[in-house]
Amino acid sequence: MPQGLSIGDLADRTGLAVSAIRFYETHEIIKPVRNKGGHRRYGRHDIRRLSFVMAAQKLGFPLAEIAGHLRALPDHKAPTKADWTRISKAFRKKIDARIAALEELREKLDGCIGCGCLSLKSCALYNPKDIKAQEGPGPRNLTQLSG
Amino acid sequence: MPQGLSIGDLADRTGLAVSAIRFYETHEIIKPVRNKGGHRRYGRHDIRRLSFVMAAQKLGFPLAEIAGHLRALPDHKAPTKADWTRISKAFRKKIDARIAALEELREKLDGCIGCGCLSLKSCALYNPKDIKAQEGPGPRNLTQLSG
DNA sequence: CTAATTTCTCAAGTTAACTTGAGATCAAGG
DNA sequence: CCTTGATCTCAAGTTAACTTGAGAAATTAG
Repeated sequence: MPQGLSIGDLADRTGLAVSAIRFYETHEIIKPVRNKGGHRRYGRHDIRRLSFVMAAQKLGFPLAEIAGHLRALPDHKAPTKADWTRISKAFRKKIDARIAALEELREKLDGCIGCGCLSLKSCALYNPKDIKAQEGPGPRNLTQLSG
Repeated sequence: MPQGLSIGDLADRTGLAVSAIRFYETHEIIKPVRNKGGHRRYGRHDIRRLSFVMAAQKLGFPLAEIAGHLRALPDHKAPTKADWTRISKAFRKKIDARIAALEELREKLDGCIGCGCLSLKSCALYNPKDIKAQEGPGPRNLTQLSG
């Protein structure tokens, strides 16, 4: 039995594509070691690392931000309980903020259901000033909320 | 004074870039009429149409889906109160679903804070099977939740 | 040991949501 | 009427998050 998991093993365990795992490496999200032949070898803790990444992505967080969180964990050793607790708490705050933003928008929309959006002046949706356009090209999905 | 708003006027009113408004047109999100010179002319109701688009985008909904909602509104006439009420209600349901998904993930994460994510078997985050990978390339942000 | 897998690297393609630029035409003020 | 600014079209660039493909080397199964 070889030392550690191969990239294919990790792909099977996480459900990710092999190409995705390699891609994450270029973004400093996982840092495997290499065997004599140059093949990547992963530890069991890397499964959870990737699970965290997948969960965070499901919430719409950009990879760059996720990578930032993970930078708080050790590279090749298994993280301690304190490590994961700290990162989980920081992440929870982001989720709370996102839920709050959604609830606020839901309230505005409720007002719109009542008013039928017929009055431009009183409609909460018609509120151009507080929605600032992001600068530069590229995808926009939720990036506004993740700062 | 010319009939309707120019694309520049609309850009000023909504905060969007002129190029973005033209882009939305190729995606059937706004359908302006043209004057003799071939320039686009918009109605006042198009301001609210774009406001709706911006709000929906802020929530992470993809343009294609937003375009689908807007297809229920008349092209060149101002929508009626019933039109907007219907679309707002459908939209509200999506928001409710998204909030519910976030709250579920928050609960899982709370469990993780307690356990320190040290047990692979009991950790809610480590749950590869229920997170299916999207097929094909392209951006991933929140697209999983918007079905 | 050989054949079949798997993995390696590196370059290029993909999607979404736009932007930027070029060259031409339209519109508005003086 | 003329000039300045706004618009027009169309092609190509941008970012994020990956995938696909080619050609070569390593691993594993038999």
